This record gives sequence, C-alpha cells and structure tokens, in this order.
Amino acid sequence: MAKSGDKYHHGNLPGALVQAALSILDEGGAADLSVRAAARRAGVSSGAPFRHFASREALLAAVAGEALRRLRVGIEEATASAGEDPLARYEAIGIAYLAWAFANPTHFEIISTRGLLDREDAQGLREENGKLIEATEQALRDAAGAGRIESRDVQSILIAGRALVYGLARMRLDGHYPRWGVDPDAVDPAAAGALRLFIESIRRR
Amino acid sequence: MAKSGDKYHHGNLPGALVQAALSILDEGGAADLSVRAAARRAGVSSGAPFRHFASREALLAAVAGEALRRLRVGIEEATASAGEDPLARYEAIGIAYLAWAFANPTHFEIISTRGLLDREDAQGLREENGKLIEATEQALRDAAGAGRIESRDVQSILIAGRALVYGLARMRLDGHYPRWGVDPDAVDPAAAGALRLFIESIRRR
DNA sequence: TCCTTTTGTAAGCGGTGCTCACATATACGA
DNA sequence: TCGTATATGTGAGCACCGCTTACAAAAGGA
Repeated sequence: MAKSGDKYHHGNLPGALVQAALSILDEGGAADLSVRAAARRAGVSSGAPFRHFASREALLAAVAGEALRRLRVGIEEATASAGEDPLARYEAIGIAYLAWAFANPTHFEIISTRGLLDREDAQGLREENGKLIEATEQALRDAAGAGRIESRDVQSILIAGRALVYGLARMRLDGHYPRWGVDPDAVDPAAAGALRLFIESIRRR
Repeated sequence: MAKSGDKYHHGNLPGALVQAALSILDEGGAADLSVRAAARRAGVSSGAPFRHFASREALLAAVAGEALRRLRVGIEEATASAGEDPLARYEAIGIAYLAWAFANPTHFEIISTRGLLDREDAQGLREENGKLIEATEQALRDAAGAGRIESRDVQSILIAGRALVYGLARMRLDGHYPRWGVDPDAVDPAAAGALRLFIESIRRR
C-alpha cells in the first residue's frame, strides 16, 4: 500500500486515486474500474474522490492522461534509436505505438475511450495527445519534404496512417483478429506486417 | 408501441427486447442502454428479459447480431451497383461500411464491442460477421487473381485494409478526428480520401 | 489563539445487473 | 374435456454503482 500513514487528510489523494485506478486496470479489465473501487484501494471513503474529481469521467480523464504520458514516453524511448531517416522514424513510431498498446491493453482502452479528450477538465490528456500528434506529423512532413513519399496528399496519408495504427490496436482490443484468420500468437507480426506494407506502399520507388 | 396486446405472455419477447434496445440506441447513446430500460420499453417487468437472455451481454450480442445484419444488407445494397471490377468492389465495400458506421454510430458501437464475438450464445453475430469477411476477402482475392494489385501478400493487405476502415470508423466514434486536424464537417470525405489513397497505393501501376 | 477553508466520513438516493419464490398462461397427453 | 407439466412473466430483494449532503476533522492564516 502506498498510503502515506493513517492521517485523516491523505496528502495527495488525486494522485493516489489515479495510481489506484491504473493498478486496478493492470489487474483486471476496464470493467472492474469504478470510483468506489479506486477509493477502496486508496484507503478512503466512497465519497472522498468527488472532492477532487467532479465525476467518474473526470477521474477517467486523469487516468487516461497518465496512461497517455506513459505511452508517449514509451514511444520516445523506442524511437530514440530509430536513426535520422524520417520515414524510418515514422514507422518506428507506429511500431512502438502498437507494441505499447498490445502490452498495456487496458491502459490503451482508457486512452481511446470516447469523448474523454473533449472534457474541459482533460487538460493534461489533450497536451499529451498533442505532443504525440506533433511527433508523428513532423516525421511524415520531413519525409515528404525529403521527397521520400509518393503522394503529395500528406494530410490523407496522415489520417490513413493514424487510422491504420489505431485500427490495428483496437482490433486486438475488441477481439477481432481471430475472425480475420490471424493466429492469436501471431497478432503482433501480423499488425507489424500490415503497417510495413502501408509504409512501403506510400514510399517513393 | 409494438406490443401485441396486453397478454400476460408476450409472444415474442426476445425479438421485442432487441427492437427496444435498438430504438434506445437510436434515441440516445449506448450508455442509456440497460436491460431494465429495454424491459420498460417492451412493457415488461425488470426480471423478464433474463428468461430469454442469460445476461446483459447476451442481450447485447443479440442486438449486435441484428445491427450487423443491417450493416451487411446496407453494404450489399451499396455494392450491388459497383460493377464487376474486383478492386472497385473492394473499395465500394469499404466506403459503404464507413457510410453505414457514420450514419449509425451507436449501432456500430454495439457491433464492435469487445468480446461480444467470442460469446457462446452469439451464433447469429458470428454468422453475420463471417459473411462480411467472406465478401471482403473474395473481392480482394479476385483482384489479386486478376493481377490488379501490387503486392502478393494478400493476407497483409486484407488485415491492413480491414484495420484502416475499422480505424477510420472508430476514430469518429471515439472523437479523434478533430485532434488530427480534420474539420468535423469533413470527416466523411477525409475518411473516404484515406481509404482511396490506400486502394491506390496497393493497385498495380 | 480563533476562525475559515479544505478535505475526509457516513448515510442515503435512485439506478444497475441479476436471482428467486411465486403467479399465470399455454401445450399436450389421458 | 380435463389435468397437469412446462414455459413465461412478476415483484421483491441483494449487492453494487455514481453521486449528494450533512457533518467532522485537520490545516493554515489573522
């Protein structure tokens, strides 16, 4: 337990609730995550969380912000050694994104939950998301600037690439791979293969 | 009300519950859909649905089966006039899929809900899903057989295409488009553009 | 020190999924 | 036609949920 003593006042309840929520997600599915469960794990009464988070959604947004921060850090680490070639960097971002999503399915589920980004109190979430988009966009624009890609419609490529990676991740989350004939043990290579195929198909030949 | 009288025995409660659930999805969000709400709308007590559906999930699976059937019918109608060219048919399927998902977001959300496909009692759902996959796969294999596509890695293209379309649809559901610089009024053309870009990039030139 | 503000508690409201004893209607064999 | 077995719906109730509210305790500034 990460409780800082048995004081009446907790000290950092918001942070503790986010940590509790993340650990619940680690152990079980996203369905097991409730405000009350997070409060229990933080050793606090069921009403306490509402002093810091206006609603369950607000708590989820904070949890998603932290999860997204971890995703971004994971991607930065993985792409640090990707070299200078912008298209290789672009691909490395996608691969790292998929690897993280597959390794942390429940955290990823929270990140991509509908509408969380649009909440007024999701400032941290939006910032993290913005950083991620910026890095991706930068790599692709660099590649376009260096004449490495076929089409000049960079915006469409950006959307297609984003949707492809997001779709590959969500298909795993939503359990769609077996239905499309992918061996459960071969999901990672199949997804990586699909991504590489896309990159190859936009590369100038 | 589609009640068949005020008899004690309903006559077709399972069907009525599925219809009730679909109409609830039409009117509000997926969050408004509960077993009790469906029971209320069907004019029946809160325990009655459990005579026919073992759990909320089982009801959702039945609802998803019906929604998926409608999606498949919609796609079949839209692709009936797509001509003979297999790659054009493949594209038409994707466009029709997106059009339906955008027009019926809550129904689509139910369809793509995690784990529903794996339920033992989701027979109808699996059948519908299989038909859809078969049609898509057929069009792509025809295109490959006719030498219309660049790569011989049809399986990767199949997965990539599927993930792309699924991702484009889910990005809308999950509210991600604005963050990627897509004008809310231009989501449809942006998604269609991304899909066309993909098809162009796999076409043999 | 006193008093205000912040933060936690405990009880409670209406909602949920689900179960179970019971009531009712239908189906079917005698 | 009757009688009963079976299928189907009722209504109360359990545990849990998000959220509110009256109250209590701690923290911090005057």
